[in-house]
Parts: sequence; C-alpha cells; structure tokens
Amino acid sequence: MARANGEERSDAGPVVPLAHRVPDLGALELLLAVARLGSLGRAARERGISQPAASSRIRSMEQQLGVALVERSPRGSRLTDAGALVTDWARRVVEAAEAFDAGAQALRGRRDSRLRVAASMTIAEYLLPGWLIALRAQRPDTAVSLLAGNSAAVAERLLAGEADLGFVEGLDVPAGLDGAVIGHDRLVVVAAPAHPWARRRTELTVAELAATPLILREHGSGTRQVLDAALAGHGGLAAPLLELASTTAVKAAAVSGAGPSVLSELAVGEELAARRLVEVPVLGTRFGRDLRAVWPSGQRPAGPARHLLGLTRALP
Amino acid sequence: MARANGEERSDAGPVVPLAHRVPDLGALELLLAVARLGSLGRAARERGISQPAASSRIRSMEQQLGVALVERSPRGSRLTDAGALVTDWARRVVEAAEAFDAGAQALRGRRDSRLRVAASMTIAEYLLPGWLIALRAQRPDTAVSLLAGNSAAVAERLLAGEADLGFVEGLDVPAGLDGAVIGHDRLVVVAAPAHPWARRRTELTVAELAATPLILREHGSGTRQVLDAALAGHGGLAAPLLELASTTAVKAAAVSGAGPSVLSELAVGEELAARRLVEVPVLGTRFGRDLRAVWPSGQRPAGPARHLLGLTRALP
DNA sequence: TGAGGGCATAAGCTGGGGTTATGGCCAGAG
DNA sequence: CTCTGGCCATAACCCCAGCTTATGCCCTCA
Repeated sequence: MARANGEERSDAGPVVPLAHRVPDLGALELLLAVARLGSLGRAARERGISQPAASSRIRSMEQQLGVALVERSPRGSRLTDAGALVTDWARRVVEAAEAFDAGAQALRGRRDSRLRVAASMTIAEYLLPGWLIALRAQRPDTAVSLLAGNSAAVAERLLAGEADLGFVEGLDVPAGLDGAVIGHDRLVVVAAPAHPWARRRTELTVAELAATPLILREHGSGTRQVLDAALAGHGGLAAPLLELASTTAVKAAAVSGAGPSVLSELAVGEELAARRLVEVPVLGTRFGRDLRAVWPSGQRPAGPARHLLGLTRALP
Repeated sequence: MARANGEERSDAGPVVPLAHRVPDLGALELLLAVARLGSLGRAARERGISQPAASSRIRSMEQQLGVALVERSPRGSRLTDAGALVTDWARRVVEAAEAFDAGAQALRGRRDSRLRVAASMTIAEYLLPGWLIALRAQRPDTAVSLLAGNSAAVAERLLAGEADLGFVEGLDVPAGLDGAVIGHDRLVVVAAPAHPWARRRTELTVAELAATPLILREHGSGTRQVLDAALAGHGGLAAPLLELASTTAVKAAAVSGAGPSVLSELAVGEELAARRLVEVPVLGTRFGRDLRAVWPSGQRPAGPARHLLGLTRALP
C-alpha cells in the first residue's frame, strides 16, 4: 500500500515510480495499433485480445494520463490531437523496447544460430540493436547470437571459429583478422552542467585533462586504453576520482555532478542532447577511433554475415 | 491462454507481442537501481518494495530473457557482462518512458500551471519532452502545461494571454509576436529501402519530385505548406498518393513501401538511423525551415519561460 | 563468536487485465 | 422504414503476476 503517501503534494516528484505513471508496453502497442487501424476492435483483433479488453485498456490509459486519446464513434475511432502526440511519444518507447528485445534475443541466442556475432561493449550497446532490427525486417528468419567482450575476446572468438563476424572499436585491427571501417567514434570530455568545466570559456588543455582526477571505468575498458595512450605524453592519467564497473555507473556519477569524465560519443549522445551532461572541448586533440567490422583473414563474410555487414556500412 | 501457440516455431516472429518478451518498466527501473546501488536489497528499498519482491522480480526477468543478469554474493550483487548490456538497453527504454511521462504530464497540466507552453506538433513531439525533462531536473517545482497546434493556434494562445511561451516551425514569425531562432529543421524526401528512389545514383530534380504522387499529411500541416510553397514554381505538388491524418501514419505507410514521402528531419531521424527509410537527395533545394521560440511582442519571457527558453538555445 | 548485511524460499492476498455475454447506437441496404 | 452489420460500452467472472510478511542460510567483519 504505497498509495496514500505523498499524494497531496504537488504533481512533481518521482516518488511515485515511473512505471505507475506510464502505461505499460502492452497498452502503448495497443494505442499504436488503434492509431494505425482506426478502430478499437480491429486493433484488438490484431493484438490478439478481445474488443472489450482493448476498450477498457485504452480507457484506463486515458484515465491514467488524464487526457482523452481517441474519439469514439459508431464508425470507428480516431486519435484526438493529444492522442496523436501521445502516440508519437509512445512510439519512441516501443521502439526502444524493440531494440531491447532484439538485443536480448541475440544475447540468449543458441550456439547453433545462423549468424554468430561478437562485438565490443560499446558497439553492442549502442549500434547493434538497430542493426538487428533492420536485419530482422529484411531477413526475419536469421537467428542471431551475440557475444560481447573486449577486442581481444572478439578476436579470439573469430579465430576459434566461434563467431562469424566481429565488431571492434580501437586504433588497429587485431592480428589475424581483416576488417573494414564502418564508422567513427570519438571520446568526449563531459561534465554535469553545474560543473565549472561546463562554463569554461577556454578550451581545456590536454595537460589539464591529464592532471585532473576523472570518473572512469575500471581497467581493461577500450575507452580507458585509448585515453591512457593519448595522455601518455602529458604525464599520464591522474589517479581516478572514481573507478566504476559500468559505463552506466560512470555516466550516472558524472550526471550527478561527482566530477568530469571521458566517454564515447556514442555513450553520451542522449545525455548531451538532454543537457544532463555538457561536452568540454579539448584543445588540439580529437580522441578519435574507428569502428570496424572484422573477420578472420582471408575469409570474406558471406551469407547472413555479409548481409549484416551491408546494413552497417551506411550508418554514421 | 495465448501461451501454447507458436512456441515450437523458431524464436523469430512478433506473433508474441513485444510486451511479453520485454520486462515491464517497473522491472527495468529496478534493474537500473540494482546496477547503480550494487545490491538487490538497497534497490528494493529505493524503489519502495520489499527485498523478496525485488529478488523475485529480477529472477523472473532473468528467466524471461534466458540470461543471468546479476551475480549474487553475500556481499551484494554485481551485473554480469550480459547484465551490463541489458541494463544499458533498459536505460534507453526508461529514458523514452521518462520523455513520455514528461510530455503526458504537461499535456494534462491545469491552466493554473506556472508555465503554459504552446507548441507546434513537430516541436511538441520531438523536442519538448527532452526540454521538459531538463527543466524538471533543474526546477523540479515548475508545473508545465502544454497545448499543441499549428502556428496560427500557437499565436492565438499567446496573444490571448493563455500561454507564456510558444514554439513554431516555419518561414516567418506570426504577426504580433517576437521570436528567436532556436534551431533548424529541414524537410527530407524519404522512401523505403526497397523503393527505386532509394537506389538512385543521381539526385532527384525538383520537377521530378513535384510530378510524383507522394504520401502526405492532410492539408493544414506546416510541413505540407512549406512543400507547397517550394514546389509552386515547378507545376505545384502532384495529387497525393495517400493523404493520412498523422505523421505516424505517413511514416508507417512510407516504411511499408507504399511510396515516397516528404517529412521533417526531426520526424524521420529514427527511421533513417535504423534504415527503415532512406533519404533521397534532391538537387539544389534545401527545404530548410527555422524553429523559433515566440512570445507576444514586447513581452520578453521572464521567470520559468525564460528558463525554458535558455534550455532550448543550446540544442541542435 | 556473535552480529549484521545480503539473498532465497514459503505461504497467502490483491487487483489489473483478460474472457464471454449482452446491449445500444448509427449508417447504409433492401 | 425496418433490417443488418460494424463498432463500442457494460457486466460478471476468473486468473495469475507481483506484492507482503515471516523465516532461514551464508558470508564477513569486529
């Protein structure tokens, strides 16, 4: 009974968990179906539930949000203006859920999958789900299995014949592999908007960066290696302010203002867009690194691997 | 009992709804808390549930995904490698849900809110939720109400004193209002990857575009007005292939290959990134348009409105 | 050698979401 | 002008996912 808690307070406050204020995925999917099909009943049929179930689901969603979403008529249902807006927001949630699903499905994929992919953490986190969705759209019967690890682990899997295609970020191609650049990434220095670095007028110098304790991932992460290498000439990296186990944790700490950090552009894209973090320009250094697809030397990817490779080429 | 259905089939297939394959928001939030706090019990406490509830929730999520997510020990719980990956995917779902919540909350906002915003559909759909999240992070007690409509409606609200700040996309500032450019948008010609236009070697000419029936929104949308104006010198727009009520519907039709369309870059960003749609370059024309914040002439925004305005300035 | 933090198991309750059955409403056909 | 069919709402009932409280085991650390 966590209901009669802070209810009389103002409407703000994540005291009430997000899950209680946002309709669940089933409801959002249903709403999308209603928008597309123009009728509660048809949407219900498509989703495989009964018409009254759909009706009540939509109704309770409207109650929860406090807004009328669909205009019912004896000839069907149309979205209201608010409904159209809500539907588009819902669409983004559903798309994120689809990416989650595509990734999770690959993660549990059996070893006998038709396409076995090994990828670095960063690529697996931020790019692969999108590729997998595109792949599924074009070749729905391709079962994909995913194994995530660092560059060395990816190379090992490929050479052992336990993976068909690999993806790594880094400065060079691991020995024994051929590769193709499929994109570019760079490390960015970030800080919370309230951090002094976010208000600097002048660019940061590399020496300053090297001298400042940062929030970093533990040793062994590709990000950290690149950083180590780049700062080697400037006295090396200062002792970290915090050493955390996951990129997520690092971002959370940086967002909460614990200190500055250095992270992949891919990892902080969302945070920068939402201004939870601010990029701190660094003088003269780019911290760039290529994203590569890799495979055992001489064995050009064929079949599903070749197809997935094709999907990745056109992306940023 | 929709369980014993297509279970023996391959793992592909959205026969089973997404909602049954993706943990619900509560579970994802819980997982994020576990990742951040390093213990099931602490996460449970933060989320306001009992420790056994958290334990069972995480366990059933692991079962559902078929992957171990956390490594339990008597000293706490750490994410596994797969868990870290899943957590980051989960984070994106939760962030989309937060945007949904921020938007929905504003949509139902009472008229007595401290900040009343009127915005064009495109801006309300794609940019406002992010701003609202940022605003809430910095000024948690600002209650925002949102009203979405076309440029004329936004102007009307502002002039009637029923809104404090407006956002419009278009070529000029409505009469009676002052404004500031806060970003830029452009219309892009898009087609499904399988569409002939997606494989063209040569750029499309404006005349070709004008002569081709397109999938468009109904009359009255800002997008369509810009397009009408731009093609007026080339024989005007051909009769539409399809006229649909919402941007969502237009995109869905284009993705499914019904034909080419012209949409705001903001609206198709996701689809382009996921290669569900492909941009078709057009020779010599940019179809650009400014995004503007607007307010009644002479009444510079102050208070919360000024603050929100500040948040928008740094974004793309 | 307690004491305490952390996780798991067990037993029982609750409510949201599902189902079937039915009724009202409106449009267009006969 | 009535009939028929598509669409939505209401009612009554059912079930299971997820919550709670009450324990117990395990490990670490003072």
